[in-house]
Amino acid sequence: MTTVKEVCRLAGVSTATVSRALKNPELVSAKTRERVFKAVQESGYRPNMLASSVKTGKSNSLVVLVPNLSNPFFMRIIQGIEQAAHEQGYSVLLGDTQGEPAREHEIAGMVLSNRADGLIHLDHSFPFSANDAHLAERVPVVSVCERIMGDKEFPVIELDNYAATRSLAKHLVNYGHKKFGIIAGQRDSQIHLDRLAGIKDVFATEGISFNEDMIVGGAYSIEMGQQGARDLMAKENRPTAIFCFNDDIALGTVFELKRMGIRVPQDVSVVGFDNIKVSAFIDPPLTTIDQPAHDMGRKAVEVVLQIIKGVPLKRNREIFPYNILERESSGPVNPDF
Amino acid sequence: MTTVKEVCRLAGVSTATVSRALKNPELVSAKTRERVFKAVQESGYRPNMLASSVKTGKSNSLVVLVPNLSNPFFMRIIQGIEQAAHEQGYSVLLGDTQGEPAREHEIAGMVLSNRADGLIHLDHSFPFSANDAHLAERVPVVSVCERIMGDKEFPVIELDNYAATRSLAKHLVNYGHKKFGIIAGQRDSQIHLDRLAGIKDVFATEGISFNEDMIVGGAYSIEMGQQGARDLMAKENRPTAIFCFNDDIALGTVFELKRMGIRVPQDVSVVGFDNIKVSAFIDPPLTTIDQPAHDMGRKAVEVVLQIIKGVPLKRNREIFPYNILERESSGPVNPDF
DNA sequence: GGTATATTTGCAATCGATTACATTGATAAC
DNA sequence: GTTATCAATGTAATCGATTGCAAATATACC
Repeated sequence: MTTVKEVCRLAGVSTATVSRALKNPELVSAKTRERVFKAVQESGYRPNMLASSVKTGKSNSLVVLVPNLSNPFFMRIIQGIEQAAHEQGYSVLLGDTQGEPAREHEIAGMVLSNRADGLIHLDHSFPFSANDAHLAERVPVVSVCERIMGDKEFPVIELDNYAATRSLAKHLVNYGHKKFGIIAGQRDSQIHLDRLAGIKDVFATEGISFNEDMIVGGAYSIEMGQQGARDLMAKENRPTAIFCFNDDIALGTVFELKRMGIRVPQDVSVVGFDNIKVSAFIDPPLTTIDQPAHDMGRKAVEVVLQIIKGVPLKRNREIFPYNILERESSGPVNPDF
Repeated sequence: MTTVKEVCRLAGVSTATVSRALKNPELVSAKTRERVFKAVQESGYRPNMLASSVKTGKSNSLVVLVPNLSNPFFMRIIQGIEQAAHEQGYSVLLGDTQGEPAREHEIAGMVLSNRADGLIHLDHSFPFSANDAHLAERVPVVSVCERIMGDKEFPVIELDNYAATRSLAKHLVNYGHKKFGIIAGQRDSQIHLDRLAGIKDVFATEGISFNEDMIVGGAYSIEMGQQGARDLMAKENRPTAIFCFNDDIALGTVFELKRMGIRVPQDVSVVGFDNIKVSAFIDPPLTTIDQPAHDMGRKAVEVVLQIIKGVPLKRNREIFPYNILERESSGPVNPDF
């Protein structure tokens, strides 16, 4: 491995000059600068990032905690994160937590051991172990699309979930639906509550009665959608419209309903949330809420870098606008169903 | 930031002892070991990974180069990579190259600047810039699902693409199909050639004539599938069966065919490749080749760590078995179409 | 030409760990 | 009691950079 010494030898200058020529070229005369560059070329020198990080105390990496890498929605966020991070000279360390707290703590620990300068969390759990809780005080953390639970209020990049489900609910109510089912994802998260609140709010103003037992599910997966569809259709007062709390669930729901011989949307309307890529290409294309995932990922980087650099945040919550996509999985209520 | 010194102070020992107590506990007496552990607890000490990396010359990270993060198939591979890496105490640096060589070089450069110990490549391009080509000689690199082009033969983890498309082709031929179309992904890669060869091989033995102009496409995307479907159906000798070189393409193809009023599989059979999650939940569920993506990702880590540790590889190519999933998007030829 | 000032450069300390080597103290062997 | 052996610990060098400070050189001004 060629080090700075080799470059020194070739260029006939000191380590200080080489370092300066590369990091603060304006501090070095044009002539020596050229000599150094040439020596770098010749020797194929690459500065050891780690060594420089030790001295500067900055690793120039960010950790991203993902509950589940196979969720395509997260990938869109991560893509945004990766892009923005890269533009700022940061690299992205990936941590798939699988929802296991132990893994989460371990990965979050990377920030505590200087491996990363900040943490972007795509889940709602408090990512540090009890042991590290007090250490975590000063760690730059931001959460995207979920709100981290705990005493401390972490900055958050989120969608206006409440308003989004309100507009979905209105959309369905306008189609004449009165009997609803909900297939939820993780039920203990803030976004679950927000989305639920949005729906219930519309029900309240529209005078629609809704019973809690029409809420089924508990995970953001296609299989949960299938299960949920079966559960809801087995109820004695089966719904004519189903809110799925993400598109994966909706995919499973649509698939299962069709398999049961129930037509979407002629018999039952289904709406999703997130707008993952395939949602537009299934049969029928899914009515859903488009989250600007990519931009939210970018914003997360912007915010966490601000914290890292000590720039005061203008606000602790960045709320992104949603966009309701009325596609073909939702339609007028079928009174005969 | 608490450093080793603080622990020394609390435990009343030298830095050497602290370091040993943590990394080689057997070198330290039980009594002092306990004292050190207690001091670590009290101070909340976390060893600075970077500092230790400088000294040991090992960063304990791997870089993964992905051509496109939004392809769900890659995510399955990455999930396997992340898991296996984590088990081995390695972390994963993510690099979304967007197919741009410049980004690729930049990200691959991480290994050259000691930020990572090895590189896992999910694409077929030579990841280093011309400048770095000679430096890259000694960099541990392995490619997954693609074969890296270039003089040097890098180890590769791949599927038996040739055999896989052979079995798909036989499957369709058995259904009586004689007129085929192909919607390809990137055409300049080795897997493209392998897959094509498998198909043509069956055509040859079965005496099926096939014209190169029935190959369309050029990117692994849903949109390419739509475009390809339109292109193929516009041909004067339109096919009754379509090979799509990945499932995303197949999704787009099925969607577009249905939109054109062509029934799948009654009029046209469609087969995919990869077996991404949603393929089983679209209408009709997709006949495709299941790649053990997760295991391939795990294997990639195993191999790259072997290279890093200097363990000689048993073989340079690890070929994984495929599994043909005959679902409902393929069926008997329709003579009236 | 001489002094003040600005620009370049080098020396050596430093970041926070790891580790070769030296030292200390205890135990065993004779 | 003396010496050899081994375990436990400490001292200090080291990894490969960065950077404060000082020295050397160049430039400006009178």
